[in-house]
Amino acid sequence: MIRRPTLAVVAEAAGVSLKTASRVLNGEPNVAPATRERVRDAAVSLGFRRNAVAADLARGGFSRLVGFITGDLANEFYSALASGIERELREHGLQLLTASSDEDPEREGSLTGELLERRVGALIVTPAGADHSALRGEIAAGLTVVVVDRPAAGMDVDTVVIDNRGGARAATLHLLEHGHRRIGFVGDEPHLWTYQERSAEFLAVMAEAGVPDAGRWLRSGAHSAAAARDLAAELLASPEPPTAVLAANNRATVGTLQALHEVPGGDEVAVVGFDDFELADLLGITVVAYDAVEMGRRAAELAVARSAEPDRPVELVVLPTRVLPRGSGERPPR
Amino acid sequence: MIRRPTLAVVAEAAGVSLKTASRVLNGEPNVAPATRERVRDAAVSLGFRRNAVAADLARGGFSRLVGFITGDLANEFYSALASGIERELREHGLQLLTASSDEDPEREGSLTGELLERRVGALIVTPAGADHSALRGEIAAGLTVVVVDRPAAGMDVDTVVIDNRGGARAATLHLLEHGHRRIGFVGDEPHLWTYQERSAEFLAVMAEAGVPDAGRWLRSGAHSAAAARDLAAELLASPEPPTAVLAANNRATVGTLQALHEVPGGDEVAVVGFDDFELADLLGITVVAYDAVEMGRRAAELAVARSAEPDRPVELVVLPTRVLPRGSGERPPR
DNA sequence: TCGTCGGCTGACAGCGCTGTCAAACGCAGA
DNA sequence: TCTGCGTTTGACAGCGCTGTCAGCCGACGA
Repeated sequence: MIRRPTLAVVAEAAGVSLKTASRVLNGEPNVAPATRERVRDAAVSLGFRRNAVAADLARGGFSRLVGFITGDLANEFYSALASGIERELREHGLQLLTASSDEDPEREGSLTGELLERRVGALIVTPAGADHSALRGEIAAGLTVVVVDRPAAGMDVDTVVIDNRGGARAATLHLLEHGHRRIGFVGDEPHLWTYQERSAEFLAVMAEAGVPDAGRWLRSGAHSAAAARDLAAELLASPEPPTAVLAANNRATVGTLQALHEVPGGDEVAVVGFDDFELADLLGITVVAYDAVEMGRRAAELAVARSAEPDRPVELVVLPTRVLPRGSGERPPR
Repeated sequence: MIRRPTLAVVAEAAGVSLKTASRVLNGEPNVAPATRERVRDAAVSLGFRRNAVAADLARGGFSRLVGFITGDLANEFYSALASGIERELREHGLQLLTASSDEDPEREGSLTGELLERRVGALIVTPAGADHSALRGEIAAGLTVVVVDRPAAGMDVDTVVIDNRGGARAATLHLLEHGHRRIGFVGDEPHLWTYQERSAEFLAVMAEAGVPDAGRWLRSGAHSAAAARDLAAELLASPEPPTAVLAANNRATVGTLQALHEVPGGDEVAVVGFDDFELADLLGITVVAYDAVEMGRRAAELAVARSAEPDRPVELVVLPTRVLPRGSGERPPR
């Protein structure tokens, strides 16, 4: 284990007290320029590096760290979030401590504990489970928590989500306007809030359009591309197959495309996907897009704001979505 | 700022000394079962949470944190790395502190500084620049550093890379075997080590195959998909256009596909991409694949091993690559 | 000349925890 | 009963830093 010179060593080398050295290295005022320089020189020549751990402790035990508990870092959506968060935190001199829950509520709990032991100043979470009792206690105790992507049921915390309803409505209308009536819906796990929002709005729009039994084309469970593929295949093989599919997340879109690829005439089926992805452009896939990096940025912004002002009113940020027509969503019904 | 009960409070509530409470909460031996229970109860009922910051300081100033400095968290390759690292660290009770350098050497330097101030036990880096003088000093001082994806020039540290040469060779041979002679190469920025390795091997294999002037189809600068697209378009518009393209990274592949999409007859050009990506399957793109998550895992493993045993010999881990034929690379020359 | 004020500096007491070391205790064998 | 040993417990001194507060100095106005 590497051993570094302490402030005391620097102070002694510069011939000043510990406190004066501390002042210089923290850029505090009221130090004579000559002294300042002497301390700086000593610090540099000794290879001094301040110990942020000790500094945080002395300052009151709180670190300049913000924890981010995410579903799965390898998923492009979460990493976009992390990227936005990190960038914003940096502006405020804060650092990001990430941890993946693998969408496992139990693990989410233990990670929360670890981050709290690390005395993070705030926690940004994409809630995996429905039970946030542990978190609730912390919030009551004054911890800054921001949830992102999905609201945490029954908790009064700052939240950043996208306009799931609006996106689902726009996508459904888009397909209806292109003449489709039999529209399939391939969605995520039913317990996920985003699924519920998107599917509910889909059904509502369909009903408004005079297609009351749209529920028979509604499928859920597409948490992986493979699952989505099976669901879509089953949908297309039904007696009255849809002429269009609304895939409710990026996995679902990929799986649906795979299924369509394998079914004869599958390339005539219209597709709109929720969530943009890099190659959607190339593939000509019409999607409901939004800015995931911005989502992370806003979450971090809220975390910073609440830390500074704990009594500010709780905020709900809803980011807009928009339909990006690229061809697959504009195909007419067969 | 949330205020938590300290160990001293727990100890008092349980009627024991600070040290005994500490022993219980750290699972140390030699505490009477009854005492143990009393302390546990007190801790739970008070909502005690140990302060890892203070504990680390008391133990010698080192945190159980490992820093990871990456090019861009939003890039699917880096997030796969991060995911693998995180998983492995967790096994050892360590936490991941991530930071993005945006491939900026200067920022890499300042991030390194911040992480060191945080007293990370080890640093995992994908080196952005060529100058690692700052890092070199730290390594000399005993800091554990592992570099991943690209070696750090002139530094004797544990390294995890993939077999770039082997992958490039296999990809080039694959195209040659399918009858191509005029093979284009769309590569990343020339200063990147991965570019140099891949392009050099490409040229070597071409020369061995009796195509000595393959350099005229070699292009570099495809750091973004847009840049790659322009390069590929220019290549295809040349008087003697290639009948196949080897795209040397995932951005390059995407850009090349875009370019081919726009050129008449572009879909007859064979393509092999370096780096697998999710939709490559769906698009039928032949790629040189490898396991980025495993890469991260191995890097973390090395970091842990070296921290435990600083004098172990420096290791170079080279992960294998393999060609995944999916159609685009098997098209014959026109 | 003296008093006052602002700039500069340092002594000291923690922050919350752990390592060290010594004391206290209980129980076995002599 | 006394000695010896292992178990259990606690006092105390830090880890490296910052906040508080007091002291020192020269400059300035009266």
